[in-house]
Amino acid sequence: MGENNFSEREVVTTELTKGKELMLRLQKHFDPMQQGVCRYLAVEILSSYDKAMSLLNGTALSGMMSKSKEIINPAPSSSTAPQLESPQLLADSCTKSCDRPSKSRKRTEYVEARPGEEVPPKDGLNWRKYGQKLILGAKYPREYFQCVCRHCDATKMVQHIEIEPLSFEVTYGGSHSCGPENKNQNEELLAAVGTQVGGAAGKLSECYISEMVTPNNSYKTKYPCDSTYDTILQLFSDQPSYIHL
DNA sequence: AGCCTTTGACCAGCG
DNA sequence: TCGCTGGTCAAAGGC
Repeated sequence: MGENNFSEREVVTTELTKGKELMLRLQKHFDPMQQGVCRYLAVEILSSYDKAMSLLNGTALSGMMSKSKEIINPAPSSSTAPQLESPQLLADSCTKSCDRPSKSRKRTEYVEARPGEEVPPKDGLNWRKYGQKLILGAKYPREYFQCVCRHCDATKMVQHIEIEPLSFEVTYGGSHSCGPENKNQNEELLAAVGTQVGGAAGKLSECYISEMVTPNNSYKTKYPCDSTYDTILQLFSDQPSYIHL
């Protein structure tokens, strides 16, 4: 699997580089007055590409797992970023509120369904649904899951985000005593890379495509970054074990 | 038979 | 103290 991994790694790196170049080209065409959202997303995507390439090149692996939340929910360093009512920001605020020191530490992530699917991507663990509740003001019910291991107190909540139909807020609680976390560190890493690249690129694609819709709602074209992003995610989803750190 | 999902009930926290 | 809300429990039914 070694040589195969190496070639796939090259493909991913090439695709990321290509995507970054496309983003830079795209950024030049933004109208700063009307495309603030796209500008902000472009910055996010470029940052994600940089981090993803650093990960693949092994230059930023140290501490990656502890920083995954920071990557997914970037610090508000970009004061020029528009105040979006986006799920990412919602998740960020929730993460902060859930980060208070407590016995039941919770971790909130923002994930997107894969193209053509309407369910959150698998996270490599086995969960059993134990409840569902319609939360006040929410269009979709919140689902509650427990780890299938009886002695394990790990739980997760999945909330379908109303304003982003393909997005989900996933809150993990408790801890795995059945030991699957170490086993799935590679998958978590891949999920972190895939989430940051795919999430930002997906949102930008949606935003940009909506700008290109003709009056009769037919698409004029498909922006090239879409295919790059699809290629990367396909590599991640088809062979999630291609990276061994 | 065993596991999973669904769903109403129950309970605890909070204002 | 009371009512509201979110989280969990547990029975029932399906696969």
